[in-house]
Amino acid sequence: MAKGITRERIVAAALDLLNDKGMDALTVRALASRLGVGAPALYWHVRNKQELLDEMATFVIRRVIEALGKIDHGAGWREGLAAYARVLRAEYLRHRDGARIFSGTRYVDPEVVRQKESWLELLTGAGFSLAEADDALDVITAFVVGFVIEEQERRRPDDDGDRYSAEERDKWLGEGVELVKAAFHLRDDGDQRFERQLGVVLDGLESRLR
Amino acid sequence: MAKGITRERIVAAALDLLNDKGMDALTVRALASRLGVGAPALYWHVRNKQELLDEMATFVIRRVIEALGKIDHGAGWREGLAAYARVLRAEYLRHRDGARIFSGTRYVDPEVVRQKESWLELLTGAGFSLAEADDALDVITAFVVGFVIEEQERRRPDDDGDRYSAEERDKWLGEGVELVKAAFHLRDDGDQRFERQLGVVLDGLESRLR
DNA sequence: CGATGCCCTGAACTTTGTTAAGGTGTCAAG
DNA sequence: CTTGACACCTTAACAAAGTTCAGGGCATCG
Repeated sequence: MAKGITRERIVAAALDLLNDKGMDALTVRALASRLGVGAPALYWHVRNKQELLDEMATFVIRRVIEALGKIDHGAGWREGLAAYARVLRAEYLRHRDGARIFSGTRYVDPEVVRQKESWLELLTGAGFSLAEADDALDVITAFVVGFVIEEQERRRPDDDGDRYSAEERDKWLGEGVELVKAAFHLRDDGDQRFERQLGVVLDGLESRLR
Repeated sequence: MAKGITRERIVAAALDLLNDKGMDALTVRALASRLGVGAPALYWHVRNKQELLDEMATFVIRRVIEALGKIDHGAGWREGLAAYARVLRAEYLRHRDGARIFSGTRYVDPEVVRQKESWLELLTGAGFSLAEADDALDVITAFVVGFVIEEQERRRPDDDGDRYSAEERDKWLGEGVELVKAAFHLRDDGDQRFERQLGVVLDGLESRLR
């Protein structure tokens, strides 16, 4: 275990540990041990655990910003917003319970907010009012956060047995909910569902242009 | 402090405590003390803390179900879905960090899922395909969850000073982000913003009817 | 060589979840 | 009326987790 702890290495190891074992297992001692060091050593680099969690959130949000910066705005507002949504989802999906843990994190970095400028430019340039453009970003963000929270919840390894087999579930549901059962059977997970529902939201925004 | 602890009283007190002091202060001892008993007393009624948290989530979701059941489906699919969204938001807002804590909670109760039947009826009756109807409920849910998470994050008492004063924030942002600043100045909070953004999503759904 | 400052260790304290063992009351059976 | 069983709570205690504190190695710099 190579020595030489640094703030960045701590954050990276913490995110690794989160993915491996989950939030409850993200303990100071476990993290320190993973870094080949005693628990109190971390307190030289970080004030307390809360600050560590903040650093993790900042790290995640910076990755989002970085990825967003690479998006080409030339393909129009709709494709731009779609790319925005995909990036946000992808970055949340990188971390276990990423959406629930890292969404809505308070901005400590001006860069996060400055990032919005180019998006507002894109949208107002496309014909949205400034208020509509601001709303548009919020709506997309809210949708992605909500979507991924649910997505990651479902993906989570089921503690108690699989209620997710088709017949099992039908029996569990009882009688008189035929539409629910039918809907469940044709339900898909993952990317297609995301793209389809994202399309709905984008259509809603598009309707504001007329 | 009246004696006679029951499962329901524990859950109610826990939700109270959550609202008063926040998630971190929701400790077994504090909760027991609020009920006028020792900490181990709670373990007679509840297996462990996780089960208590599950009970809290179940309580919240049951309230949602109950409120949803009272919605009149006669005013059309759009007004129906709007009412659905408002109920969901209102119930999340009742509890501190309600959206982050209680959203995406795994359904332990078939009644939660059976509830969907009437909504699917309403939507398919209005001309949506079954898949579209299923998506519609998901999209609305995701939007509300995302919206309220951000809303409650912003509402949270600010630990460090107010960066939310207008001039303060403008200085903090720096130069070259005029649209961001302008958007911030005309930004509103609360119900109107919710209704407006909800309208966008509903428009998106409406566009699928043609 | 000695001092200074960085980075870490070892021991210990506090809080929190949880368990063990034992009380006190109620209530029904003998 | 006694006895035992059960429900419900108490006190004492443990383990794990966050955190603090005193100090020790080890480099660098004078």
